[in-house]
Amino acid sequence: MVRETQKEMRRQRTLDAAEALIRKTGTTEFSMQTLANKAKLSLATPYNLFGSKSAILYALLNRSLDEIAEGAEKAFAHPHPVQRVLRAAASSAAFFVSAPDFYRPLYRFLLGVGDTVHRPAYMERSLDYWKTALLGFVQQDLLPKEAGCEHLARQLVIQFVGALDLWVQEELDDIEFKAQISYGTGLLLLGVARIEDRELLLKHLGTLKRKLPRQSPFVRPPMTGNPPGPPSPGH
Amino acid sequence: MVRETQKEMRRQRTLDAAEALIRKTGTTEFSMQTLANKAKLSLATPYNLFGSKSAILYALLNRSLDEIAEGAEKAFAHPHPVQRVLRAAASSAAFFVSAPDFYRPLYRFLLGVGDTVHRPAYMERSLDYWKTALLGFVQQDLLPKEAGCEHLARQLVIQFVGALDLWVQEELDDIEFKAQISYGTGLLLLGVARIEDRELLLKHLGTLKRKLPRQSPFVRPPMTGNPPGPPSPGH
DNA sequence: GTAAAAGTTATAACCAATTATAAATAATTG
DNA sequence: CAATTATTTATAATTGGTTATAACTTTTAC
Repeated sequence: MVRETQKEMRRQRTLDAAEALIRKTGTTEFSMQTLANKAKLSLATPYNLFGSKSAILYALLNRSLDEIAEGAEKAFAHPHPVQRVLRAAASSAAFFVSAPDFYRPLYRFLLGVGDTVHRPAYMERSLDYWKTALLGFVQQDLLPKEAGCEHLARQLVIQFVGALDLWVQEELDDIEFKAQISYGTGLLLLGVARIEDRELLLKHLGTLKRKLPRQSPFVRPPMTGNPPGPPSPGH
Repeated sequence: MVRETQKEMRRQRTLDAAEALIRKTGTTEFSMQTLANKAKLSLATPYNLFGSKSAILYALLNRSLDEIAEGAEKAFAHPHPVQRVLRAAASSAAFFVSAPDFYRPLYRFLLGVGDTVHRPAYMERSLDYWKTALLGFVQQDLLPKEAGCEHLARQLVIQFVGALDLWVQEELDDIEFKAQISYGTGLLLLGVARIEDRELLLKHLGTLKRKLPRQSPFVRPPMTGNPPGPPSPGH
């Protein structure tokens, strides 16, 4: 039992070190040697404990995500089904935006990484989050049969992931990201809400318009021929 | 002028070689040396022409995406605004699914890669696609003021990117991906459509339910302790 | 307490992306 | 055509993720 405990401590030390390095440098580009040193371990140990750098960072994301559900408790407590979902959306968006220099690089690294252990855990967690957010609708039996809770929840996950993707790529800034999440969530609810809630939702959407990106949130490429461009930080 | 032409030919040769390698092997894990050989170039040349492996693959994606707009012409010709969007969605989803062994690895590699030239081009292209799809709504002035064409188009991009992400990670199979795109698009339209179109949309959504993932599309992690797991192909 | 088992450490090696450099080559200019 | 210029080529060096190996240490089982 002692052995397992110490192993767990080494694991935590590894994650702590990774978190500290990202927060300090704003990137995930530290070497495994640096990470091992910071965690006071040998180079090989993090590999033994996690398997790869990707797995370490995924585990770190999942650990950080524990806070997201806690932060949403107030939102989940709201009596109005629509407000409950809207606030859950705002809550989780605010969570990422609260530490952009940490979540941007972390998430960016993990997008596109396949991980058979941590990614499914992350996804399941996300689905549960939105199902909980939708609980008000379910309890009051408000959802049309065409949009089951499971399906709607997955759609909310998808729109969140999509918006997160743009945010991570700096195509949305913090304000725009929060607005986009609110907007997308509201729009999806608009489709399934009762008539009497549409008023509320439309007002909600109207409020957001000025925060959403203007013409185009996208940085135009410099139209000067065909530059190789500054080689982006490769993989 | 000759010089520029030959340079362009080398660029195309590079992209052709990359495409061939991905299609043959199903991954983007070929080395730059392999790529250079296949393109009959020296190792340094692709770097001179594009800047990095990421930039090459991004350029390849954008080149392939030229076909997507062509493929959607029939969809864009549909007289009914709602059908026009739904078919545009189905058309682009079908496009990716038409060559999963090519687009999955390509897209997976590019998720999380920042590129100041090709990514913005990709995004702009996507936005234009959806704005074109929404043209029927705009021309008939059907959109509520709370959901401008720009905003709705961006929301459609976001939901597409999100679903694509799940598909790339194999959390959705081909059928589920197409269904999910149709579903998400329909749900977004449901919020803004006229009363008389809701009927049509609800029927559309109802049809899809059986194709969408059941309980959970997510592979559960093997609950056997804390395995390092087979080290995933690292970055 | 002691031997087996598990796991860490130190170290070296391997592979691939990227960069740097000098020599070679081919287009352009006058 | 000759000189200039742009660009590729060949090659080596650098960096970082990952794997392999053997020596060493600590927990565990008897």
